[in-house]
Amino acid sequence: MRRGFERSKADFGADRAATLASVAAAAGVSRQTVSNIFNAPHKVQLATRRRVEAEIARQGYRPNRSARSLRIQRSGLVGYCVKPPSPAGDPIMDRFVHSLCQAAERDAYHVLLFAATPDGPMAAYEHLVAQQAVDGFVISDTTVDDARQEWFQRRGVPFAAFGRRWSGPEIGAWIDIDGAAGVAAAVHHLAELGHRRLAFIGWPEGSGVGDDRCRGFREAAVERGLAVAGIAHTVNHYDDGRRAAAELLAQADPPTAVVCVSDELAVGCDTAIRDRDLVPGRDVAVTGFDDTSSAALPTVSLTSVRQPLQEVGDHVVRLLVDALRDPGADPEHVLLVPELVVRHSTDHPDRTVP
Amino acid sequence: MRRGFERSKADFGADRAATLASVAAAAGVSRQTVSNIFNAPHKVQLATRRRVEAEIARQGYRPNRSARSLRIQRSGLVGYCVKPPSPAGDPIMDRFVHSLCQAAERDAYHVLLFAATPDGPMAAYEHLVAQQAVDGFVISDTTVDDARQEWFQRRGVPFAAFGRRWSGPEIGAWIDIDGAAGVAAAVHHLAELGHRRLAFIGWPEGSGVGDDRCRGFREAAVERGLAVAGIAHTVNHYDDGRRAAAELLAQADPPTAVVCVSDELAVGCDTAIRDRDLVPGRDVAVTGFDDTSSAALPTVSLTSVRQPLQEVGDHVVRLLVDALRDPGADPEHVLLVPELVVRHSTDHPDRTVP
DNA sequence: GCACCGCGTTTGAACGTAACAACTCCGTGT
DNA sequence: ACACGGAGTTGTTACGTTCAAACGCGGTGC
Repeated sequence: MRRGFERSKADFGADRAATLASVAAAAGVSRQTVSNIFNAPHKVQLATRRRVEAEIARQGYRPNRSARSLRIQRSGLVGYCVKPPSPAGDPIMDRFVHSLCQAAERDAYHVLLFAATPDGPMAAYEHLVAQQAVDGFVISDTTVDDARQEWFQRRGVPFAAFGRRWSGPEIGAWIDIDGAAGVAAAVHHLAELGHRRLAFIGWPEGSGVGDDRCRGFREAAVERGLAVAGIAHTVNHYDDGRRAAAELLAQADPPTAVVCVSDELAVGCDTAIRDRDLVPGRDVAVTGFDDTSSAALPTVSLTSVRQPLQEVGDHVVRLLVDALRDPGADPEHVLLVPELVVRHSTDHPDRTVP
Repeated sequence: MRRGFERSKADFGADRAATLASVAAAAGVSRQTVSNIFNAPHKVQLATRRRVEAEIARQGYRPNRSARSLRIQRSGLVGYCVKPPSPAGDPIMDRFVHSLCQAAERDAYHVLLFAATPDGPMAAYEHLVAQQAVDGFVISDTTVDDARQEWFQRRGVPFAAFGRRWSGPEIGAWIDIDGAAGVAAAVHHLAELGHRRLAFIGWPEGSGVGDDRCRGFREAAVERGLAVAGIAHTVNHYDDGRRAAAELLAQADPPTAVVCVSDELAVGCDTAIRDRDLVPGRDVAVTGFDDTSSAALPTVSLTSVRQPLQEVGDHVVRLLVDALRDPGADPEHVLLVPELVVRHSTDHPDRTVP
């Protein structure tokens, strides 16, 4: 049966999409040869290859993804769960997601995005695993006592995390930003400007990321021999940052610089400084974390720690691809040092700091 | 590591995942019966169903997604292209993406996320279409002379847009925010506060969204019989907003309120007002658009127009699903009126506005 | 008694791809 | 002349699902 002839000229584009068979028939070769063009080009003679490639181009053929996935038992998809948006918005989500997509595509993967469902935090993951819809997951925002890694391990599901494991034994590969180092960079910067008395505004204790950044502050202060004028812990709202800073600045011996665990709190601190008719950067320095758009506003002009999210995306995909290739290999852990973006909130103080 | 043992009994496949066949064999029925449990439960007798369902639960079986897709010729995936992050960050991306995922999942779809590739804006779309990796696309940020809709139509690719069609004939369904109405709401609000002389700071002409919002300003001003003290067009940067506002305020007969096309520009305008030792909200009112985190900062406290992104996600998915169900149907167009979030930047002025 | 019906179920055949083994062809060495 | 090997091709099977058709079966009408 000369299927090839029926197609070749007119019909294949009419409604049905090109397939391995339609290309093979039109090029006068077998399906396997066309398949080899994609999966083992070296097995095909150059002349044949040219001919088939021309036909592939003519029909605009690409291997059907479902069929291929079914055959090779891999979907080529990486799952990533988006967290519900907070009222304040997420300053790093868009950058991370974009870099994740880009990196994934470099390894011929795509990102399957999903949201958490009402019925339990793992339900959506479970669903996708059972359906074999994804080859693995990327997770972010790991928390203390995060249950996900253990769950993945128990099920034998490959994954890679943006965010280290804050408690329990190490499970799986992760990449993280060295928040402590980022905050320490801010402290060193302040020390070099001559500041000798610092305070820190952090998140409530127990948050992994927050505690890490706080530790970075303490250690750097000790290393530099700086006095600590107070460490506050508060939820991540502007108002709370303002309140906490007001208290710190009202002390008998107030700090000349305040290091904050986030831009949100730092902007609150900035306001508290102005509330006392002081000038942020000149009278009291402030630093934040994440280099959000608010920090970049010239009226705020906040020195902040910027996470290299492009690289995070590259790494997290690499870690996942490694795990997919060799499930038995030792999981790698990567810690990236973020960059301090210096702005006016840490100008060189006019007056001499004691 | 004896993975098999972790599963319930040990038999149905120490390693392999559950399949239709494995469930059927264990339950003593044919594959089709198991299939019917999922796709046509009414065709299965209650007793049989109970038995099969028990076995499904025991094995944790879910239909394999690739196999199902291959058979029914639908992937159950919706493609969405993430745009590269701008330095200022995207204020609405995280909210939109999350609502997109949630809405898609309600219709048993998932979102396949991808980034634009270096080789042309349509290359990534083309790739996914040829692979039959997605059933359709959601696009956003439609522009004047957007080539995507026409391309989709030519290829017969279902899609739905967040963002109307700004030029050429209508193609496909869209949902959009009525930017003109949003800006008009700001104008009406200002008029009610007693303002009689307004200015507008917009984007460079030709941008669709920007022109629409500008039109909303003009028309509302006419409707209210308000004087227009100037209309500026500038790129979306804080500094440019500040500069444009400075010029407007330096006029002989300056506006008492400035409506801005974005929060970014509005914050710049806010600064320009303070530069003249005036108080935003009391002396000169300002409004923005998008209700970004910067706008919500109490030091800025910007009245702004908030887009109902949750609803946008719901609608755009509905439109796409409609297009998938009935490709011939008339595409629907939805225009949502956004909500004005009133803050201190439009406080009631102390002095009487002439 | 037999054709017919509807219901619940089973059977065989796709969907489009890739792995595998078997085969053809051609040049080479003895 | 003929076995040999390697490059390249072909037929067959399987991946897991759904669709269409067919089946068995008890009940109904004539």
